[in-house]
Formats: sequence, structure tokens, C-alpha cells
Amino acid sequence: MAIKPENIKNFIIAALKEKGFKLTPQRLQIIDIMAHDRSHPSAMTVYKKARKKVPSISISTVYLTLALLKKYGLIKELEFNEMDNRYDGNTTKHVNLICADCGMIDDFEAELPVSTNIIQKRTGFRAFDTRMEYYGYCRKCSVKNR
Amino acid sequence: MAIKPENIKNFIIAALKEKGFKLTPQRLQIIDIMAHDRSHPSAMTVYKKARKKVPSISISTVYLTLALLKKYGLIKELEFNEMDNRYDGNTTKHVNLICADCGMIDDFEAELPVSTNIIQKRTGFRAFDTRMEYYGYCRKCSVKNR
DNA sequence: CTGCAAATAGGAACTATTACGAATTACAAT
DNA sequence: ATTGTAATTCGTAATAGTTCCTATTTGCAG
Repeated sequence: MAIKPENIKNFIIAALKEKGFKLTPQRLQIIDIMAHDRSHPSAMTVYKKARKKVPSISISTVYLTLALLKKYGLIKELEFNEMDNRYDGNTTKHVNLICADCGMIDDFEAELPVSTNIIQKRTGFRAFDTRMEYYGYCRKCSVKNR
Repeated sequence: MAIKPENIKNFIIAALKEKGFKLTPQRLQIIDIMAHDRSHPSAMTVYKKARKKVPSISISTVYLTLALLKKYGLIKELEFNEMDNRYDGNTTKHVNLICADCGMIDDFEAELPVSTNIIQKRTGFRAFDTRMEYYGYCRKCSVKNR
């Protein structure tokens, strides 16, 4: 049911090209990682992975590129401060299940609790992005946190 | 429909007393602010407000106290990194509407998109906390961000 | 092939939050 | 009331993820 990584990748590349951004090796590599890695990696994780293919890449380029993709809604940024921010290539509607012990983040398909239309009608608030998270313990960590 | 500030305040005070924590003037003041302030204030905002009644209070005490209240589920912490973390005295189920322009955070009563029971049955993930946020523009900022 | 605006690399700067240790204090027991 | 003490507070230093800065490099249109 999930979207194929290649489709995500091509979609992001097409979007950047259409907007006139240059397709540098650094960007292409980061896009490739974000399309394939379903683990909601942090900027540092993306950096370490990218360096294997593009050794000269710097952490600032990673942050810049992730910010660019986020700006155009091509990925999602999950902000935290007890742990690093995490980046999500899955922009379809879903709940993120976040393990408070090991930091694992899983997806769970789900509809929004309230439609953005209803909210706009009742409050005037125009939503362009949503974030749904459940914090708890994954199956593995559930045992040691009884 | 909303819970009365005094009830929230008394509930938090009773919870701390029951657990054997000391009711210092600093803590009482922070609890009072969290119970009455529905604007999801940041630690710095709480600090500035608290200083009017307890001038000697330090920012570290504010952080410590907010962390204590969070630990026992008496308030919620909303983590960000583009802006300061925010603290929410409303621990009932609701969606936070966050304005990307002015930083305002509003509440909107809503049920969870999926019950935590269903998630536990299907994935083994045991949730103990949830976070639902819609990002967009509030009525006021909607105009200038057309 | 050429020119140049856009992008990158590397390191410095920023800042919200946490850590630490000495001084103070709430409160139970006297 | 007074006292003892473990909990709490204050102020500052340390931390670290992220952003900023700028000289250099590069994708790509013409």
C-alpha cells in the first residue's frame, strides 16, 4: 500500500527541477536517502549516509537541503529537543508512533481527527500541515519498561 | 465546556502534595500561571510572568518545575526548535492549532484519529501520550499570508 | 565553451536547555 | 516555637543541535 521509493524520488526531483533548483550530486543523494529510508532519520543520520556516496558533503548542506525540501512540502520535519529533529519522506496522512526508549519512529495510516475545512469554518484557521504523534514504548522496549 | 483554572490548579497542587513534593512559593506561582494561561506559554514567558510575584525566581527553577509537572502528566510539553518549547496546562484530548506566522497556539477539541488500543493490538506499541498539531495561519495572519 | 547566479564546505556563532554546586528553605519531628 | 535535614532554589557554566557567514566551487542556460 505504501508509495514506492522510486516514485517519491522522481516526484521530488521533478518538483525541484520545475522550480528551477539545480540538481547537484549532494541534493540527489539526500533525496535518494529520504525516499528510501523509512526510519525518519535525523540530519546527522542523513549526513553520515550521504557521505558514503558524496564524501565531501558538509552537514550545512544537509540542513540546507532538508530545509528546502521541507519548504516545498516534499518532506516533513518532526521537531524535538530531547532528541534531534527527524525528517519524514512520507508526506501522506499517518500517525507517527514514537518510542520513548529507543527513539524508533513507525508510521500508522490514519485519517485526521478533524478536517481542516471544519476548522477553517469554525475558527478561521487555515491549516497547511499536520502532525500526529503517539508517544509510548515499541513492542521491543515494552518489556523492559513494565 | 473547558475546565476551570481553579480546578486545574487544585488538582496539580493535590497531586504534588500527595507525592510528597514541597509546595514552594515558586512552584505555586508557576502552577497558578499554567492553570490560568491558555496561550501555551514558553518557559521564558512563564519566567517573566512569575517574576512579577516572585522576583527572585530563576529560569532554572522554571525549567525544573515545568519538567516536574510534565513528568507526572500534569502539563504537556510541545517541543519545537524553530521556536521555544511551549507548555500546555490543558491535558484533555485536543488538537493544537499553531500559527506559523505569529506563533499563537489555540486548542480545538477532538478525538484521537486511532484508539491506542487498536494500535497496541496491531503493532504492540503501547502509547502513553499523544500530540496532534495543525500548522497554518490564524484568522489574523491569514490576511497577510495570502 | 563561457559566464554567473546558485550552491557548497567548513567553521564560527547562536541560543534554548541542561548540569552543577553552594546557599537556602519547607516542613516533619521535637 | 525551634531544630534538623533532605529537598529545592539560584546563578552560572557547559552543552549541542542548528543556523549563519563567506570564500570557493559548480550546474547549466545561452
